[in-house]
Amino acid sequence: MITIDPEGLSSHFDSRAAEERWDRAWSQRRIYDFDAGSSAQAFVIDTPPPTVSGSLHVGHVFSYTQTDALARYMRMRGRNVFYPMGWDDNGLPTERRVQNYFHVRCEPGATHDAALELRMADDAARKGPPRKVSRGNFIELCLALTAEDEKAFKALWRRLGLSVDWSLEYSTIDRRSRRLAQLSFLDLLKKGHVYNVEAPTLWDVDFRTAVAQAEVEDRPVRGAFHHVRFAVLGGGEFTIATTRPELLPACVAVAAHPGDERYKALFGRRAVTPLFRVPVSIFPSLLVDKEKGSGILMVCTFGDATDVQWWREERLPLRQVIGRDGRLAAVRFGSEGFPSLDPAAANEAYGHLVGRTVKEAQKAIVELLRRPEAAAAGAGAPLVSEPQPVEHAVKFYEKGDRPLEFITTRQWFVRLLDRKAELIEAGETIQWHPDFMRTRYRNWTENLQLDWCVSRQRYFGVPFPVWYPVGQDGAADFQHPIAADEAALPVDPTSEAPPGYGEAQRDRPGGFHGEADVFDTWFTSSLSPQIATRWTDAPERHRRLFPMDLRPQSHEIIRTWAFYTIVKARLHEATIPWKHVAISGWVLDPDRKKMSKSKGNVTTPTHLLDQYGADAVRYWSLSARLGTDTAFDEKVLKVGRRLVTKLFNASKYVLAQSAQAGSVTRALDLAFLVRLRETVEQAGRELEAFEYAGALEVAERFFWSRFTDAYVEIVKARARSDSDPQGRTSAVAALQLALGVLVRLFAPFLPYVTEEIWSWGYDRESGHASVHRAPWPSAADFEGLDDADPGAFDAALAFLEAVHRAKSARGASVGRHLRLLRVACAPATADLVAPSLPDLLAASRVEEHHLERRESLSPLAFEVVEIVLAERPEPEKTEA
RNA sequence: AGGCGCGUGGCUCAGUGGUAGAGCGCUUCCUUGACACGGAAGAGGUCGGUGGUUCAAUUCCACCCGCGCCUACCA
Repeated sequence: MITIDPEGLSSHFDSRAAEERWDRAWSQRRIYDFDAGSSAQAFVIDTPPPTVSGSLHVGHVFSYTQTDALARYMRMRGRNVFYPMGWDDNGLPTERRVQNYFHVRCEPGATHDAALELRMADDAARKGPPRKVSRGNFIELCLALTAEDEKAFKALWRRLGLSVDWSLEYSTIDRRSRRLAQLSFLDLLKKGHVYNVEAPTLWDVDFRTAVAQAEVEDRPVRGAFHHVRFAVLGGGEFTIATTRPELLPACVAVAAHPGDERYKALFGRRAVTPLFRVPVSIFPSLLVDKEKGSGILMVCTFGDATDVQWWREERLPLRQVIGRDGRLAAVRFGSEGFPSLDPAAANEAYGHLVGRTVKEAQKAIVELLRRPEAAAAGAGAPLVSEPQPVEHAVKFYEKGDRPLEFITTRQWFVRLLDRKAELIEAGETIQWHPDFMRTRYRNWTENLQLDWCVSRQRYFGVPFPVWYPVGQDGAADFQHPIAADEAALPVDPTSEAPPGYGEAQRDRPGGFHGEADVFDTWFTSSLSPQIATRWTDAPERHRRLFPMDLRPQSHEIIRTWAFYTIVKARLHEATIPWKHVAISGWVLDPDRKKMSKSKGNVTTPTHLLDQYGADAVRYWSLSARLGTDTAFDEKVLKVGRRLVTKLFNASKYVLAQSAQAGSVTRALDLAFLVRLRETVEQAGRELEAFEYAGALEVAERFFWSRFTDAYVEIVKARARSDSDPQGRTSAVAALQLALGVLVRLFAPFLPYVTEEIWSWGYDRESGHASVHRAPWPSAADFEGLDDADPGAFDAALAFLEAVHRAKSARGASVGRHLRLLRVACAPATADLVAPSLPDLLAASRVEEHHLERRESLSPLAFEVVEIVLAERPEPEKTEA
């Protein structure tokens, strides 16, 4: 038996002190470490490496806590839990943050500054243009800043009590991850899954990089239809409708629906663009919508994805006028590729556009189109009416500010379109929680339009481990890349020479050209399972841990992170990366809007931790079910804190009771334990299905309404009885057994307060120094219970409730003494309640009682027939 | 426009083929020796709408309405 002296304990749990103490103790005792030598079944978690872009918000706390509860449960179930943590530090979010923080821009040609200061830019520095720094310096700044950010994340994770094995920490830019990502690329290259090609690609003009389909989002944008008159060669005219008049110089054809009577006669003839006087073909296409605009449209290189398709299928010429910087490039009409019937006029018009951004060019060209002199044969201005405002969806890079353009560049792709079926099949093999999330995966995969563009024209990322031979003509041969030597990885082709070459041969005829691009960050983070399990570095370990058990993540990155991870596992090892995916919901602000930095509605977690304690914050996180978006509600935190306090106080009370050693013998105590056992089983079932919220609810309901409000009150008198030593032993033994079970039941959810309580004696008694290494409650805890009838407990509850109701109806307090109590119930119920009667009468403060047996009453129903309140003792007047 | 999810007391959310649940909030009462961050009692809902299946529907089916998300939609 455990006996504590509650005198030294406050009435409230000091969460702050406990968090510091236990975090230190856990880390010193390494209780969350994966045991590589253990033969126990592993439970392997593919923890999401958070993007360390600087700011934390409650959304982070939310989903990571949910995973932690499952990890803790599995650990208590005896699984050898593999729970790593990574940091996703490479990529655009970091670059953008570094640019702002230090007020710099990367300029690959800039000279390297060996003594670059790592200091936040001050206001004075921000007034000037951003400082240009070399690629090497820029990467240094990225590394320095992310190191700081990672510290903040790590501190939060530890305070939250995430039971991560910190010896498994990695970052997606560290040496091992770079090596692995390059290895992944070389493997795909060897197997023919990647290719590079010069083709129109989705391009962000601000970041000046290609992006992948998965990173594209539609945004509604206000635009306008411009109705522009085109002449037909040999006579005639028609009016096209376009929202992008600035692309008129890039017009390469005109198309209409083949069944459209208005334009049928035009097919096969040639149109002449206004202003630039370029003859273009007119062709029929089923893709044209007769109802939209004027039913006839111009095809440009490139206005949208359909333009790209027409350009390919109709073998149209290429007139790329928008440059990588989003400005109209210098082109000359009348020269190669830009024919014109009137080059002088065309170049005059184009002079108004060159060097301008798309937006500026649009404004300028509208003015040009209004000029009547631009018209052919005096037919009036080409712009036949005022622009007609419309709202339409435009593709943006999800992190970008200006619409994407299709720009012809050379990029590397991973072939996906020919593997859709097997990728869909892989998704079906994985268990999704909740199950309907698999539909998101399937829909996305079915709708894939493009292979995965994996090259980015950025700096802070993992370089492609390839070079290209340079011919005697000085041109690089991109179709015969020189792969890096696997043993030499990671390599940086911009500063290292390929095998068999010397640095002097860089960019020289007969030499080599180093690939300057870096991987899409998803290319690396989609390898998180391989990084954590050490894939080729430790093949034995990888075999043991892969495929993993669980991937937790949120739903908006199903199309990226989940999808690409499945792709990699498939292409590298023809398998699935994990058996289960648990999809967390979002945290919404109280108005049900998604929390986001840009909206300024973000709640930061630190003050919540200070105010309510980590356990309470966890309680809030764990109250939300998987896949369910949850409005942030501080009330739930208060409820969590109450639960923590209650647990603390109830434990203090229970462990302060003492009795002679012995076992649970009384029917009531046994009956109560049977109900507890059922609760444990139910919570276990919930957790097996990853339903941590259901388990918490079950545990909480039992703890509050069955344990503290009922059982503890009923046996209070007996637990300190001097006249009934056996009864006292039974009560105290049951209380302590129940508390030991309840503490373990709550341990995955409230790790701090449960560990604190455990340390009051359960640690020594059980031989498990930490509750988090103690076994999840099981049959072993309830030995000797056998088929005890829980009815005795139910009857006692019903009895107490009836008395409370009667007291309350008379305005008496629960503690009010009763001179007389006459109660009726069914005979069977009377038999059930009889052994508990002394406990119940003591709890109800009854002096004289009568229990009547009445056949007409239903089971467990108690009717208070007569109740006489005792005189209230005169309160001692101690006026303040 | 298609798909998925949701719509239950004032609020946040569970749940179920057979008299509707919790917490918060509200009302009344109680400072009892673990806990007032506590305890007892109570008020409050035609479970979005309309049909259908069924002895019985909040629960199953169909349609509709509202909200959210995903996908598509740059002429």
